[in-house]
Amino acid sequence: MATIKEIAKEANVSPATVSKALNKRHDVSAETRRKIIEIAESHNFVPSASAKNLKMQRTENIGVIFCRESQPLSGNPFYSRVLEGIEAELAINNYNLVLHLLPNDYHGNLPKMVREKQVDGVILAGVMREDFIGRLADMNLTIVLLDPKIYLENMSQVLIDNEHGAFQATQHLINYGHNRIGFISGDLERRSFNLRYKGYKKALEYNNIPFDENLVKTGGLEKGYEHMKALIELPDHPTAVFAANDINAIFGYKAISDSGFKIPEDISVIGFDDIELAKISNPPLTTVRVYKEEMGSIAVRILLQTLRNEIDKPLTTLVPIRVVERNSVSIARKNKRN
Amino acid sequence: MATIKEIAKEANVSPATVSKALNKRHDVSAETRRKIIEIAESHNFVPSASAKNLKMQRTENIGVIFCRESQPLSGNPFYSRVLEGIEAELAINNYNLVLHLLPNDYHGNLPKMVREKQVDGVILAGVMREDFIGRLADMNLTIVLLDPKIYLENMSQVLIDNEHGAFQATQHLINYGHNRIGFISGDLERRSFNLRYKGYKKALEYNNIPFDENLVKTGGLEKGYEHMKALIELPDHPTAVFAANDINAIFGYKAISDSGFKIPEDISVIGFDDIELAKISNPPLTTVRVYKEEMGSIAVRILLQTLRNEIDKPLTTLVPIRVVERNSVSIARKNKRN
DNA sequence: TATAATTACGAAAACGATTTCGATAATTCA
DNA sequence: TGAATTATCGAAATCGTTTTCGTAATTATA
Repeated sequence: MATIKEIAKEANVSPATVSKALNKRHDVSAETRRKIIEIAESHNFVPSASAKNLKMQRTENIGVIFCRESQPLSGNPFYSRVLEGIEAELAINNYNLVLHLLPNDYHGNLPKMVREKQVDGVILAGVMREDFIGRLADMNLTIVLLDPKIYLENMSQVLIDNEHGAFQATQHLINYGHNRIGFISGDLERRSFNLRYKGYKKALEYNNIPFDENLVKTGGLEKGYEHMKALIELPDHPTAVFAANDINAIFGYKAISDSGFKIPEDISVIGFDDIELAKISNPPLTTVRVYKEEMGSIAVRILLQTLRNEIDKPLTTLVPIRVVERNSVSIARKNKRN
Repeated sequence: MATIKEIAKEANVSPATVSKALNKRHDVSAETRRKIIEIAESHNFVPSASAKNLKMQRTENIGVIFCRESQPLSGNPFYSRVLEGIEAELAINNYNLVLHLLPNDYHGNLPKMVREKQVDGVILAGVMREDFIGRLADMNLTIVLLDPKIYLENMSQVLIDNEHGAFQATQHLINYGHNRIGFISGDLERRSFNLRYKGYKKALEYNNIPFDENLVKTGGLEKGYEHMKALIELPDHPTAVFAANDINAIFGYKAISDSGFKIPEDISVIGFDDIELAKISNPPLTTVRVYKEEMGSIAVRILLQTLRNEIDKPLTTLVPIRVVERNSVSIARKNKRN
């Protein structure tokens, strides 16, 4: 409501001095500063963001672009968590979060916020067309990629430690005595799934367990039911299954119980992601936790640091994971009999 | 990058004319307009939002403030959906979405975006302190409340038709022959739960079914397990339960199966909300669908209309619901035996 | 043909901050 | 004491638009 000019008049100084006082500049006496601050506070004065933006050529807004896949965003609880992490970190740093959601095959106009330069930088998450990212980069915006589904160099990105997570998950099953371990996942074209597949195979190799191609069923994000079914119907079916994402695991649950098997007594299951649902599924799902809020806040920190020129070249961060044990994994049958 | 001044110079006109041409004003000849537009396009010219904001005294940003409860936001899938509805509607209308998340007991500073007037209006959702809302209103911002947990007048709000939804849910169970129907829910202090409770009782009354206080267990958002357990252990336990929210229903599921009962053969369950989880729970949960995206887009439309002065006084909208049948409700036992 | 109305454009003032640079006063130094 | 330095402030330019109002040219009207 109040402007710097009015404050100035009331304090008998010039607008310039008010600006300096409020911005803690050094060339204003302690006395005048005190008076100005007092008056400003009594008027609840807050400098106009628009005016400041125009003059300073920065907005203190950070754009967040999420690409939803075929299913709506809410179908994938990963994003809500990441978003919370981003929001919290931005709020701490006194930045606004401008959110935009895109269908994944989007290739139309750039979002208003970047077209009109209303953001200083953007965080990109989800499946996104490469040319879209390219066009964003052309606007010479600072960009940070969050769990990108494709490989891109020369951009700052924060990645899940997919391979190591998958390794640990598989190792966890092996520790419980399993050696026929199934693998189900979404499409292996996707970087994250591919890396998880790789981690799975590495763990087998590390433990001298022969790799059996029949035990891997992939493709389709919600095909967990079919995949699990196929594994169960195998003559010598696996005693444990590593699902490369929790959604697949949960769908797999249904296939297992439909076949009259029990989890984990007959078949152990371990997931990946640790979505909300994992906790309250029946039985609660043992899975690989991804620190999603952490990913969000890391992305923000990298973004702000590059804006402040504290980082000059692209930075890649690997976010650690860990297995959280619940009740979907038990000791392998044959070992029980020992 | 390019400014209106440079476009003007290249077109041999004044900045004023460029502005007019680009904003489709009438006092510029067809010929000059064509030339200006051509030049502007060749430069990929987009007017600076900051400058426009400053001059126009509006930002084309809408703030969205979500109050998370004890659990993180992502624990409540309601919000993701609503957010998607809001985002989509804002994008269509060429507005930006500025998101802010708050703990529900928040009473500190106003969020930066409203403090610095970077939004033209806000949508508020979740449990929010009344004095906080008051302070927002003091900034004379346009406000729309979305599913407020407390009763407030003199503000535009979009509400779930809780009472009628609960009525329909209960009626649905009655239609399937049930007459001992349990009710479990979160705290009845909460407006929405209270209304659902009311709808439940109305349906009973409408069908001349005596109300039995022993059949209602309330309090605690995730106490579904305990509540359901208590109902089951009743000497003459209900054959059907209306859970006033899906989360409660899902937790209730576990109590039912732990007690050796089957859903829906032994006990039918109907929920409320239709969260993502309802579809993939086992069995899929029959529930009352709340059109969440719709709520979001309605909130936006009301907000924009009041900004355009097409609405002058507070408007309350009741969003319709409907029962979506899945597999958690079946015909009541005793009727089966007929 | 003279006058009135219309059309097309531009100069300049806003919008509300920040910053540079020069002026003055106060202080320090030699 | 005179000169140099420092501290404190303000005038004015600037950021990039929009809008008002005046003017000149053109067209319509009497």
